[in-house]
Amino acid sequence: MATAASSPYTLLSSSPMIHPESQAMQPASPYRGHQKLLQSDYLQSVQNGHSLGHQWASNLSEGSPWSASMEQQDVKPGREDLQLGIIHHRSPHVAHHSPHHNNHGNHPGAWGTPVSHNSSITSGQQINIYSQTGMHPGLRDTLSPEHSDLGGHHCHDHSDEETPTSDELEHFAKQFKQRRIKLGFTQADVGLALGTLYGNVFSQTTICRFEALQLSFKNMCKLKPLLNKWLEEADSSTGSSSSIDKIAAQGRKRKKRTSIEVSVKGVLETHFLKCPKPSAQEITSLADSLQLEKEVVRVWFCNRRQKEKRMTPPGEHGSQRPCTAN
DNA sequence: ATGCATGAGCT
DNA sequence: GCTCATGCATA
Repeated sequence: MATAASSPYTLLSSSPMIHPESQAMQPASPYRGHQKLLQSDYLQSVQNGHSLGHQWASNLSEGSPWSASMEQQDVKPGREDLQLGIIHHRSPHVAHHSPHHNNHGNHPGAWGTPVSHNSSITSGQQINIYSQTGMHPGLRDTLSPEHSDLGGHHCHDHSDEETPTSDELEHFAKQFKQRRIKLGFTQADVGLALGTLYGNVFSQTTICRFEALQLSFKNMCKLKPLLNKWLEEADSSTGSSSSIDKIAAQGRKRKKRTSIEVSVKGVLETHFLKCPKPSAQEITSLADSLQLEKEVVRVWFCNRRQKEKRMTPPGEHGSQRPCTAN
């Protein structure tokens, strides 16, 4: 009866001044040579005093995306009444692009890493699949997606079905974005269209990240067919009006975005480089030192790890350097 | 375009 | 509590 829950997050005005996060714009093509980025990142980690086991290898905590199906992903039904006026007719011509997909040479991609290792990582220990023998993530592996066939009936290379390569995903994402813009659709439109067409609604954020290849490999693979279908539809119905049927946002008491000061971020980053996975005790101490909620710090580390797992660093152009000179 | 946040599922 | 997928809110 008593409205006790006014706002559990009303007191998080820890920030004396609303500080905008310093974010940098990134080029449209973040994939122009990942290896450089990877190396940069790697070097960053190393020059900190220790080589931390890297991210591109640790994304197999639950199995390689190549062999494992995305069954862990749940499709949330609940809304299927939104059938827009777009007619879905299968185009006789499939998107048979891939002008050249000879990437099986030395194109590691960020996610395509069927490295099979036992993830017996315990708290405090970092996995180092690189064996620190001098090989960097750039040419760490060149395995092909098909490693465990169910009987030897796998086809050759075709960018239409099955698990696409990171190269194919990259090209698709690029083409998708171009077509999307050409057709006059926004990322939000696409997200809604996916929902109305196939029942899976996505936000602008997700579409954006897909185009920017900032999702995990598995995630990209899951979204690709959907976006591909939408592309076909939209491409076929050029000129058709898009039914902007938006579902009302749920009234969730989402906590307001906490703005962390740059200085505090610096501290967090330093700690992250030293220990990407601090214990609860560590987090508590850190939070206390930084005068932040423990949850905020914990989430920050979680997000940081995720960020590192993806590639395409937000502002790592390879030319920018936080040097204190001048 | 991205930072912080939520929640499901797994450990 | 972590990972992972995803998104609201915001720069």
